[in-house]
Amino acid sequence: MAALRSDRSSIAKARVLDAAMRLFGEQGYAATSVAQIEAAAGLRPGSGAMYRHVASKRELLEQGVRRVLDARSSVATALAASQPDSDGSAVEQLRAIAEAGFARLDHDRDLSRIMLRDLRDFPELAAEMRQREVDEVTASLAAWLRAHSNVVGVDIDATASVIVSAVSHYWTMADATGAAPLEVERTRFVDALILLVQRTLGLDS
Amino acid sequence: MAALRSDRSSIAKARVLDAAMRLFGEQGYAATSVAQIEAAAGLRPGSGAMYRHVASKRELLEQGVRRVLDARSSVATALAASQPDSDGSAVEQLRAIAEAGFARLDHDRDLSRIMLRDLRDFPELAAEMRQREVDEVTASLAAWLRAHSNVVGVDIDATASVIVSAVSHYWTMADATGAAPLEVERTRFVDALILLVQRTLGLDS
DNA sequence: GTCTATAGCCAGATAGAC
DNA sequence: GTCTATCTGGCTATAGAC
Repeated sequence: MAALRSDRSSIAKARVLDAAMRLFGEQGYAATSVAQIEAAAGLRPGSGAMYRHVASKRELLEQGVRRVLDARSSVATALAASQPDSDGSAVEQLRAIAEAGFARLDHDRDLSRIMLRDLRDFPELAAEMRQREVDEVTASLAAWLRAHSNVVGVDIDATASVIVSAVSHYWTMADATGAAPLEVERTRFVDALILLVQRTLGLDS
Repeated sequence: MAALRSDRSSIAKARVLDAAMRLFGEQGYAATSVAQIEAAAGLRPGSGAMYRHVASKRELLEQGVRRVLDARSSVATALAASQPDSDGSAVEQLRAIAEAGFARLDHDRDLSRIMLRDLRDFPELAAEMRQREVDEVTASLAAWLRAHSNVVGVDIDATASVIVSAVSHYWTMADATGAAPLEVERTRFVDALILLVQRTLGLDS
């Protein structure tokens, strides 16, 4: 019985967190009202029913972000374990990695936006997200580069950070302004990025 | 007389726009109240004195952004005209260009933040800013790369876009979370970026 | 666990005196 | 050009019935 009640409760809470993260991503934290969140979660707007699940609007953002981070890391570890180091040339793999980066940003669009837009007011959360998200992605890219590089004397961690930064910002600009800088299409952008890496690290082509 | 009155008026208006842009940059558009802006502009908070200068809070953001863009472009064209194509090796010049990019982002910190955080609700303004700011910077970097490259078959515009993206995102992450990804320092990041460009475009070292 | 109802406050914006 | 004063409405959050 306790388990049943707890299940229903957590389902309702999940609906609230889902609605909140979506609205925070679309409109921003400050521009989103509790009443809007309640309406989107199937509760009566303005009723305060949300406060049965979280203590405040701030806590809603904190728990919502942490929940997505938790879900992401389990997906990421499952993927990393199941991947047989893949096929195709190194260049093709690198292209797939870049596209996976874009897909990840798209898939958790709301989280990506919240991080860049609203997390300045939540410093601990921002630091946690940088560590659990950005650093992890950058480190695994660095590991891949190290395994496929033929040269020495290149700062692989810094190079991985450059790649992640470039992809992230391209996505951000396209998301924020609806178009890419200089009308450079995504494939052109990725091609240029790959060429830089290939000629510097000497990947097998 | 009309000129005098207009001068005083525009000085007061400039104070309001300055205060608004600073607060929008620090707190975000939605989280900033008109009363806060009035207080920061030396007016009585809550008096509505701001509405003598702009019709609404939205207009405040639009005019504030356009004013900074106008001021920037006159600085940029003045700089471009006065610069005797500079000294030092190509690699040293490229490092100076990257540092100038960081300095530009820092100098107009509020505008940079507003663009990434608040301009999704102002689509026309976002497009205008991308054209007048990002595209212009990317195009002039591309011109420099073209003049200093020894190789053919490289998509210079796309490469310039990669460089601008990498620098922009590094700045954004440091600004938003207070630290760099993987604890890669700025000089390491720039070194890695320069090495990528040097080995791909064959700059004179 | 959701509702009604509301407290208490602050938001953006306007009218009119000086 | 700035003030006082105020309208109207939305905001976060709480109390208590069911």
